[in-house]
Formats: sequence, C-alpha cells, structure tokens
Amino acid sequence: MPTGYVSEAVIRRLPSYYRHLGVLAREGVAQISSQELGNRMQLTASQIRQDINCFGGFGRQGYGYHVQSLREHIGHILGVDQVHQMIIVGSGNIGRAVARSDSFRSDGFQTIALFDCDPEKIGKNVDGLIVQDLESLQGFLKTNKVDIAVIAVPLVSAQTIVNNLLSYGVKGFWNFAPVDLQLPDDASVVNVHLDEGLEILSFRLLQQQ
Amino acid sequence: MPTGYVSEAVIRRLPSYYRHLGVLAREGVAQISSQELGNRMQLTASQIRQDINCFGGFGRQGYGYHVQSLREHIGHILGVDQVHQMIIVGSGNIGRAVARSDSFRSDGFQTIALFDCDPEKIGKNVDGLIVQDLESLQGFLKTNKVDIAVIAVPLVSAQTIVNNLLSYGVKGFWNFAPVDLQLPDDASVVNVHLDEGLEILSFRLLQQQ
DNA sequence: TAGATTGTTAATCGATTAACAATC
DNA sequence: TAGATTGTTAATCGATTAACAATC
Repeated sequence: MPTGYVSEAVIRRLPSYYRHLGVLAREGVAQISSQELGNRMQLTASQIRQDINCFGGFGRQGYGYHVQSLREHIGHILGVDQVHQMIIVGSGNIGRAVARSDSFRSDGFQTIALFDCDPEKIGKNVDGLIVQDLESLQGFLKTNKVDIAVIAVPLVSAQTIVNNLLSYGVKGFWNFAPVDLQLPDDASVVNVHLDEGLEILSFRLLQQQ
Repeated sequence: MPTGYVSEAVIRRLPSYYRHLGVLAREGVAQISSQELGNRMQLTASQIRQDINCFGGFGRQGYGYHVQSLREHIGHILGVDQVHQMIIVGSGNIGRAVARSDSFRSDGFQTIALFDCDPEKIGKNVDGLIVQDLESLQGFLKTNKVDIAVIAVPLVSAQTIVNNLLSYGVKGFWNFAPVDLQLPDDASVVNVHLDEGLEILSFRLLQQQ
C-alpha cells in the first residue's frame, strides 16, 4: 500500500462525515468524541478514529474533535471549498432536475451551461440557463474551463459524448447513463445508476418476506 | 455466517450482472465464460464464479453460462420480474424526474401516485399523474397496496413522512433526502445521496492533480 | 493530578483471488 | 476422448475492530 493511500471504503464515508458534522455544527455542538459521533453515524469509534487519521491528527486526547474545524478540514479534503464549473449534457428529466437543483451550489458546484441535441429543447430556459445546441459544445469548451460534465444523455450516445469532452480536457464525469464509461487514468467518473438502486431495493424487499 | 447468506458486496454487484447480461443478450450472444464476462465487467473470473454460486450452479463445465437464462435467473433473484407499486412523495425536481422517467417501467416498477403539500403543485399533471395533496396520503394508503415510497421531500420532513408511511405498512423506501432514515428491521431503504457522489468526484479530481 | 479520549499497533474478520479436482 | 470451464476449497489480501500506551 503506497504511503498516503486512502482506501475506497474511507473515501466513500467522507461525505457522510461532512454531512453529519454539518448537522452537529448547526445544532451548536462544539465538540464530539469518536464514541458519540459513532453512535450518530452507526460506525464504531475505532473506525472513526482510523478514518480521520488517514488525513492527520485532527483530534485532541481527553477532549475529542472540534466539530467546526473537523468539518472544515474534511470539506477541504473533499474540495468542496473550491468552485467547480459544471456543464450538463442532456436536457431530459435528469438533466433538468440537476440544472434546477440548487442544493449543490452551497458546495461550490456551479452549472454554467446545458446542452441538448433535440431542436424542441434547444433555446428553452431551464432555471436561468438557455439550452444550447450540442453542436456548439466544442466551441464552448474552447473558451470555458469545465471541471465536471454531467452525462444525462441516452445510453447509446454517452460514450461518444464523453470521448469528445475528454479530447477537450474535461476530467470529471457525473454519469447518469446506465453504462460503464471507458476513461483514461487521469479522468474520474462517479456513476449514478438509479435503476440499480431500485433493483437492490426490490431484492431486499424479497429477502425480508 | 448464516447459510444462504449473501454479502452486501455481492448484492451490490447483482444489478451490474443483470445489466451486462442484458446487453449481451441484445447483442445476440448465447453463451459466455466467467473469463469473458469478467473482461467486460472488470471483475476477475474467480469472483464472477463465486458470486453466481451464491445462488446456485447456473453454469456448465466446459461451456460457461447461458446468457439469456442466467439473466432471467438474476432478474428473478432481484425480483424485477414482479410488479412493484410505487408512490412518489414530493413533486420537486427529483420527484418529477422520477415520475417522468419510464426507464424503471421495464423492470416492473409502476408509479401509481404522486403527492406534495404545496398548493401550487397540487392538481398539476406530471406525465399522466395528478399531484395529490399530501393530506390525502393516509386515505390513499388504506385502499392501495404500496411496495415502495420514493422520498423526494426536503430533509426536515423526510423522517416524519417515513414514520407515517411505516405505520401504514410501507416497507420499501427509495430515499433522495440527505438524511439517514431510522427504520425498523423489517423495512428497507436505498439511499440516493446525489450531493455525496458529487463530493467524491471533487475529491478524486483533487487527488489526480 | 485524575479522567477521558485520542493515535496507533495488533488481532480479527470478511472478501477477493488462486488453485485444482470434477465434469460437461 | 481431449479441451474447456465450472464449482469449490485453500491462500491471500485488505478492512474493521480491539487494545492500550500516549497525552491533553
């Protein structure tokens, strides 16, 4: 294991730490022990200490963790204290829902453009953004820095569009299409396979009968 | 480990098997070995054989797996060959996107009602469903069998609504609110914490620089 | 100081991978 | 039959939990 390596398991828990610490901060809680935080998050105290210590000794013996400063540390580790410029490709149900959602803005994710290839949709206003013709995507990428592309297009066109985006230097993909995108090592994807979640729910319901 | 126990890790991969086998079937592939399937799914052949054997010996030595019948087996294990009646609570961006999405229908997930408490939204038609007053939810639950409730309401009201649904026998929850719902042992939840995915993407982009 | 709680090492547990006999 | 590939047992690897000395 390389030094400074953080396992996938830990990474997946980071947003949950960030969220719980946010709730605690809003409740006015100043300090918390790994034991108490574990109770809230349904994790063992041991695991919490191990997780947090992947990034440094943010606690103090005999005291615990300072809620606000731990939250800021984790926010910084996640990078949500930075601005991320985001475009949405596909103005269907999902694309529009993401465009209209303002819950991401507080974390610094800014949607700067929305594209579609359907003439019916091009020119429409979605929460202040005008849907642009997919044909104009390349021109847009030449003059704008895009950190993250939201892939909200049908299955069949997803990889082609991603290849195009990759060639213009886009490195982050939030993929809603039910396909495993092929990406170079220096690009990242997070998949949101909605139907898979529903299938797992179906499985669990069946198991419990 | 109890007999017949299937680990979380395996369960999470089941929908991916189901999807890949669906693609293979559509491509007209009749048979596949664990080796070939592993190449496609980025898993080892060994893991694929272990996973599938949690549910029974669906393969044949010297031949591999019959694509169509393995797909049907896994679909049956997931329960997607059954009809699931679903209601959506919350007619915001997410609730409406789920209501309009027809990609779930092929798996037997049928949206039968949509609720909201906002007078502006009540009565509106969303893809053939009339948004009903949240006040009428209890009456609806008395006369309709609901397998799954989609929780697409703001954070603060999520747990209250879930408690209400639980008291009327709803056992499955597809939760889009950024909160860990408290549920009894005989109920199940699948969380879709969209902002957490975006935060993980932000983390990965930061790591790669 | 005494009590509490961390940071960290060691032990355990579970999941993945490798190996190979069984068999189509 | 010979070759291929499964089902399954054993070995390895990694993640979680337990324990405890360090220290606030």
